[in-house]
Amino acid sequence: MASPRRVGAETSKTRHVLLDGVEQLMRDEGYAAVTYRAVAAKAGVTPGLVQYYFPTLDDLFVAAIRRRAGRNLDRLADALRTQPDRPLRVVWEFSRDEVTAALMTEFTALGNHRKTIRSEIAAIAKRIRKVQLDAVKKRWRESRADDGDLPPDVLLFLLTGIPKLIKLEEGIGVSTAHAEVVEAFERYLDSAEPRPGGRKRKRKSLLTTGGRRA
Amino acid sequence: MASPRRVGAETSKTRHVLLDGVEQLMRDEGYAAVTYRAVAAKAGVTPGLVQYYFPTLDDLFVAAIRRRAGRNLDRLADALRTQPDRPLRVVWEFSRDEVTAALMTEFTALGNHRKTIRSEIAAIAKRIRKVQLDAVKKRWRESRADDGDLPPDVLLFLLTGIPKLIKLEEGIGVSTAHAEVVEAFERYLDSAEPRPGGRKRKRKSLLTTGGRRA
DNA sequence: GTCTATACGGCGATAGAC
DNA sequence: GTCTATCGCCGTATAGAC
Repeated sequence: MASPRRVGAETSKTRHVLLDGVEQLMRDEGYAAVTYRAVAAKAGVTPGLVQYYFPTLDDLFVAAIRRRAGRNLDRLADALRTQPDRPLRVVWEFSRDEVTAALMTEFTALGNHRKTIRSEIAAIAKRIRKVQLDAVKKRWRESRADDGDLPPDVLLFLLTGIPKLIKLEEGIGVSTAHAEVVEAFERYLDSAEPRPGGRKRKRKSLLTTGGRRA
Repeated sequence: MASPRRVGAETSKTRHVLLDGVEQLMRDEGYAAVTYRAVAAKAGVTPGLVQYYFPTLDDLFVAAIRRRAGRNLDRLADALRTQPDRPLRVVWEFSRDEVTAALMTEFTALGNHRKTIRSEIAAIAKRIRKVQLDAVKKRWRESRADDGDLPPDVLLFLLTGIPKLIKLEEGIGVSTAHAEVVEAFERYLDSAEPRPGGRKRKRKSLLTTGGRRA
């Protein structure tokens, strides 16, 4: 894992305050803004104290990832448990959540370049994916699809990936077609998992060829 | 734009050699590995000389982005021109190209955190998107789709976005369902744009609800 | 267990010498 | 055009105070 040096206890209140500052810095200015000095300034402590709790920056990032991932898994499991009849919507909304998506995007970008963090992100991603896939598979088994339907893992890929893509493009100031993409996907979700108050919708396909081929 | 200082000529051979090194560094170790010292060492010159051509690191990145984007646009336009009957495939394969995708992913991540680079990336993205959208729209007009079909801009979003997502996940060591996603999408492409030698395929839908709703 | 002070080398950036 | 000197910020390591 990370550094084998003596560090502050996991239960320390200061530790949590520092991690709060890390998340805020990452959301506001990106991971590059996370420096010992910046985190310390935000919490009103000395840089050395931050380093006492997190001997290297990777330790700091890994701790932030784990705390956030734990909270996300709890939130996801709660939502799937309290809304067992609409797993697709739950996964979709979970992936679209503002704070979570922004942070996980940042962590992913970070993992792309930091070896020690890559495995941490990958482990988290796989755990979340397993919970989501089980839910989507359950729905698939219960309302058997026709031959043209996507297999659960492909559907899940789109369900979680499309919001990520949108976030990614928004990050560089491009937002073309985003509204249309969301609308198209939600139309599909509405037909797959009708809203309680909504009127019934006819079976809907999201992506078909136009026929009329030579 | 960037810095208004005196810099080396655009036609300089040294300049191109330096940009080659930048691309290589970005692909091999990520944008964080691009430092004056690293670029200089790779080209066998002094760091000061690199800084002479590119006064700030942002200047260096912007120059690399522009050179690469110009080449990509040429390549895309060529492919669309020489294969006018399969724009979807051309866009799909273009987005899946190894070197291009890796570099543009890296540039996008960079743009997420550097103000001056963000607008550069956005401008490039919009230019490429326009060329691609025109091609997809043309195909849409020619083989009129049925009501269930996706509008061109949504289709284009998936066409270019899915390879990006796959690259992103590969970057952190996750590759679950990627093969299935590619297969599902290519099955759709095969039916929309039959391969020359391939047998005819029946109309195929990529994403439908399973019917059987309450 | 918590926290501070200090030191080191690498970095981007600037000014200016040849 | 080419290169050096210098500045301030960074991560990191360590020694030690409470």
